[in-house]
Amino acid sequence: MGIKERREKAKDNLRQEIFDAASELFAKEGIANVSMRKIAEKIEYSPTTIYLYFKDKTTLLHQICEETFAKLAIEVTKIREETNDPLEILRGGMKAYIEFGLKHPNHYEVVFIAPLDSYIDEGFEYSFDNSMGKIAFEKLVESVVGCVEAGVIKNGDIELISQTLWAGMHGLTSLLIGHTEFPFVEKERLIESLIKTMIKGLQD
Amino acid sequence: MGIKERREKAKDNLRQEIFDAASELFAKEGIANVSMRKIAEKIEYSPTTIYLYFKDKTTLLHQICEETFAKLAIEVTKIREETNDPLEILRGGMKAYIEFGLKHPNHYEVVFIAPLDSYIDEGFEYSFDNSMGKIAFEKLVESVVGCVEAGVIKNGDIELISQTLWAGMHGLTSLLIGHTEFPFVEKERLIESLIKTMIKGLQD
DNA sequence: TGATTTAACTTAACGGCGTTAAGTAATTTT
DNA sequence: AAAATTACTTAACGCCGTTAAGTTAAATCA
Repeated sequence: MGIKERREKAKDNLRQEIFDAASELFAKEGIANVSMRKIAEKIEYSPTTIYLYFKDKTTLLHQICEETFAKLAIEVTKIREETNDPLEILRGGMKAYIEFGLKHPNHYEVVFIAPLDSYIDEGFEYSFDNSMGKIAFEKLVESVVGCVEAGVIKNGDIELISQTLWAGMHGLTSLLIGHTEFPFVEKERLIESLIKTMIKGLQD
Repeated sequence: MGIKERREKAKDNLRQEIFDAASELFAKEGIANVSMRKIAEKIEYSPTTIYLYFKDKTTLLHQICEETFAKLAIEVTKIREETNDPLEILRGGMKAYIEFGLKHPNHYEVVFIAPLDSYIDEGFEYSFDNSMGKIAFEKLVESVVGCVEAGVIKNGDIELISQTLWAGMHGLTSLLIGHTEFPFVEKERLIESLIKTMIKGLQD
């Protein structure tokens, strides 16, 4: 069945071509400036061809983001190779999260900022379960557990603590990405300040 | 010049009619589901009439949001009437901010979540200066100053502290508004946790 | 080998959008 | 009475995501 295989590979190739073209356009121009028609033009196929490989625009964008966020999950765990200090692991993970968002603002936007109405209403079944975002969040939870077990942050509801930390990280990340009109103090100081403040707030 | 006045009043009336219709649609359906055409249909004028009273959709939406956020600035200062404890004022202001966002999710979205590309690129000159959002932020800064002067949070860069707090508040608000797919712990506990953690983190 | 099915892709179209240009009808001014 | 202004509309432009109905070439089957 060599022929069928070759066929399927060719199909995969075009799928990948679409994926890559969309990914590049998207990262470069942002969600608002990418249309199915532009993606099609870039790969020199008709717009409808895309629908043979991806259900719709939302699905395509989310798959692109999932790929990117798989890298976040990896990045966040890398810190464990550098230190065993649970507090340093937590701190490093938070920093990695924020910097990852700043490095991939358009991906961060689609997954964590945009989806107020955009995706929910029109029957798009995005489950945080099964998503790379969830895996990344679980890494955060693990870091929190590590800190609690080591006694470096005070005991309490792990979920509550993790979500509190996530809220802080997300707030800073999304503000820095989206609100260039605001006169923020130096980015690095702000990141430091948020991480430091929150972790200190969790110690006793 | 009674005639001209009457004319101008009539014009103001239609302007207000548009404003109110848009406001209601917007608060009810969210930004993604409001179009100029729908607003026009609601007031029973042609879509182009709106452009005689508002420059474009973005401007209209922002004016609606400004009106709403004027109320936030008021709400945030109300706490001062209830207590003189600077820490309570800060805490209360933070709580008011978050709850205001949850009460007006669509307005919060336009001003503080959406504008990644939406408004910046196409020559929309939104200055945070002159905005109600800025006034509300200044109230936060005042509360921080009050706490530092009373010695209840440790001395430091006021802007840095205020922006750190804002980031945390914004993060929680925007996550609670936009991410219904995530299994958050009880909302009230989460709000309490964030406020408590951040303020504790600022004390020494 | 010739007929038929299937796969891969395109053209045309639908119904939406924000916005602008040109037109109309009524009112006001001269 | 004529000219100018005001308040509005109709028609259109160029986008958008998406679907239905072809089309063409290759693969399968008789």
